[in-house]
Amino acid sequence: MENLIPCRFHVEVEEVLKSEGLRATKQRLEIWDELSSSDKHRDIETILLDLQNKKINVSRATLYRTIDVFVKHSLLKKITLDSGKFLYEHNKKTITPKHDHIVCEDCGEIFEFYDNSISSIEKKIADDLNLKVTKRVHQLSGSCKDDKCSHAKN
Amino acid sequence: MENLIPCRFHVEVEEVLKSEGLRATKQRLEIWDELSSSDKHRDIETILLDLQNKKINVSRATLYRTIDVFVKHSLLKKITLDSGKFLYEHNKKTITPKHDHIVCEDCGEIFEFYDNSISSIEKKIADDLNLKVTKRVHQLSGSCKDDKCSHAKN
DNA sequence: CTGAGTGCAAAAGATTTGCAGGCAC
DNA sequence: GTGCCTGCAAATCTTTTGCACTCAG
Repeated sequence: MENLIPCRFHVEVEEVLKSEGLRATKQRLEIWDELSSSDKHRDIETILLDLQNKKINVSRATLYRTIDVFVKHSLLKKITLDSGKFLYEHNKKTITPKHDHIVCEDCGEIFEFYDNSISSIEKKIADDLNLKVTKRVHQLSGSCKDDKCSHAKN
Repeated sequence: MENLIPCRFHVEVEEVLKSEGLRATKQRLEIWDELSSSDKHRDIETILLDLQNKKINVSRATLYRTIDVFVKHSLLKKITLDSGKFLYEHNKKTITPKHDHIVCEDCGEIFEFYDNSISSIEKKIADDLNLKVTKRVHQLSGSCKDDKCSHAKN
């Protein structure tokens, strides 16, 4: 663990791990460093590759196990695609407080959006059923109105 | 096919099949009869069991293949759960034109809701990105505010 | 008739699990 | 030291595919 680059987010992760009675292992912190260092939306396979490219070896099983914990504690946001695949993004609340996603079908780009009145409407719907919203998914897909897609693919 | 109970929805299904260059086989119509006869939200496994209980034998492979076609043509609505599992419900437009879902975490009951202003907001968000909404998912989960869940589980 | 459709079983993917060895505390 | 954690490989689970036989048109 002494080789890890100090990271201001380790404190938060370590608290989450402790709260679950889990140890702050090298692998868990390395996974968090990787995930928190990018705003990309990635699937398990891509995250694993990105780790390997940095010569960080973490097994697939450990990655699955660790990501579950992070999602449970909202360190990560899990995006469920219509295909049943999952993408993950870190959830630094200070940067993008709360948002949903819209995917461009043409270029695959994922944009984030947030609208306050949608939350109000959702709350009202739940209230009418005597429910308190605990989880929400709101995802859109769209096709580009131009002949050729105008979103720059980097 | 002569043993099939006549069903007013067969016309629509046969049109969809024809439009895809597919034949109106016994299996495809039986699957549609089963799906259109209930308002339940079911996964593949449950649908298969429900068919078997009615002594209708359709292979899992055929069910998957057929459901894909129905979803593509909006005869069925596919609900993607957070776990990555899928549920299907028939899409009789004349009954519930367009709706989303909210699941009670306590009893598993799925309620439908629809709010017109959400559509408007979605449209605006897409417009701003030069996108036309082609697909949308909006699902909520909630916990019951009562001590014990007040939704009757049938 | 004849090619599209079906059932079966095998394959493919994604995720989970059991277990022996390793490491955080 | 001790028991939690990891990596590996095997097991699971869901969905897809190849192929020989069947049937709708």
